[in-house]
Amino acid sequence: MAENENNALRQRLLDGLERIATVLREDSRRGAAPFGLNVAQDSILRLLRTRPSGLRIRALAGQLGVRQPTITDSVNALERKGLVARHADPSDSRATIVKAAPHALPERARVRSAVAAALEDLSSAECAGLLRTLIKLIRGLQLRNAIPPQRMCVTCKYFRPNVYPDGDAPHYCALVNAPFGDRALRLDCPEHEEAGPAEAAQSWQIFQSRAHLPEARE
Amino acid sequence: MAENENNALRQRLLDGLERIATVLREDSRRGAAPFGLNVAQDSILRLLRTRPSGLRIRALAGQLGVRQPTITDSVNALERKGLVARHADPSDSRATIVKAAPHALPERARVRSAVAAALEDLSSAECAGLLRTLIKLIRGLQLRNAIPPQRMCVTCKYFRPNVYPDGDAPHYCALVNAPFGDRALRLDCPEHEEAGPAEAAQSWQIFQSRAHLPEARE
DNA sequence: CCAGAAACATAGGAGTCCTATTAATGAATC
DNA sequence: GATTCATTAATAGGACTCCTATGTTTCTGG
Repeated sequence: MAENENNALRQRLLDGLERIATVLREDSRRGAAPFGLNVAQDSILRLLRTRPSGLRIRALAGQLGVRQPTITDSVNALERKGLVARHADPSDSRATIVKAAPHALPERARVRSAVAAALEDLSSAECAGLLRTLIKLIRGLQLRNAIPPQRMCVTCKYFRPNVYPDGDAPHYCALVNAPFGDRALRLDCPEHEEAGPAEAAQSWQIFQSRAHLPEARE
Repeated sequence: MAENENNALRQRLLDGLERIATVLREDSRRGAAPFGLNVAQDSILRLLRTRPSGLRIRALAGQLGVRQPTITDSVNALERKGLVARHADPSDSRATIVKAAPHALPERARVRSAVAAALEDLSSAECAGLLRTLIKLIRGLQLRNAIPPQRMCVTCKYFRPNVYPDGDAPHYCALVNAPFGDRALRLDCPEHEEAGPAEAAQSWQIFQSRAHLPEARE
């Protein structure tokens, strides 16, 4: 009974997420079309923008959840358009490293996603709650090996959760030596270094010890 | 400054949602492949399952965020496989109504989505909060005409929010004459009837009057 | 009745995405 | 060092997605 109700609730959440996903995809299509790109190519390019050192074909496939030959196809298309280049990997001559071409890098004026617009309706507290929930979900996916490691604060060796439990900036980054709050938790930090098991267990506390209320001010 | 920080936060939310979307898509691929379907065909079929009276080509395109000829393509593919049938629309002989074939209807044992598994990590309160936030986002998308009308409680003429503000079942459905709580808010109710402006304004109160804390028990 | 709008289908083209396979290299073992 | 096994990517071939542009039919409002 309660079991059924819970399943129904989770099904609803899944449906809701899927509906948002549909819109994101549509927006991506609309945003990429003016540049002669499609959704897959745009995803690759956006991913490469945050990875100046490039990514292997295989890594791209893992990040985007498709098979390797699919990435080969799309990289070929992008290469033809001069938007990416293949480089040899010095450490492994079987591998290919794909980098965005310099002129593909600048952040283009993107068509505003409808989802971005809808996010404006959310209060500061709702945003922070949503971010926490998304991070928890993504971390759950990572733990289940459904996605490759993400470069999030909560899986980073430099992350110290809830060091100052009572302020607005309860967490601490040991790399940059600075406190910060939930709202600043990152999903794709360039300086990320994967935490070991002990640190990971500690980081997990961010989701357990505190109330569900994030800092909400401004 | 605070403006920048807000944009950064919303960008993170967008990134997080997109990451979930990628996984949903991958799961959909995995789940549909054993049946010889791809993502697009699976989406159409899943949509038709909740619409026994069928949908027009155009409506399918709107729901799935693609152009009409794309749907024609996919419906052709599904028709070849005998999973959907085209019917004439009695009220408009230009239109085609697509219905799922009877044997396509039974809920097939679906490959469990990795996102569904990750959702299990969420507490009851987090689930309820996420559902509320998703509903708010989807409603925002609908108001901005980014998506066609959805059949959610919060846009239904029979919905009465916060009638019993202090119990676990604060809302009321005037169609089935029953109270219910946030956790039972629907995204795709078969009995949905779009509310008029006055009722819509009232429904919106669900997002304003109460604290962010949903009922969390069990 | 007629012009314009609307609903689909068709055509043609680029590209996604898959499985299966091949080629080349790396790593481990004898 | 040679052999074997695993890994990386490219290729081939096929079904299909997704688009724009266009044509056909039907509906709707003067």
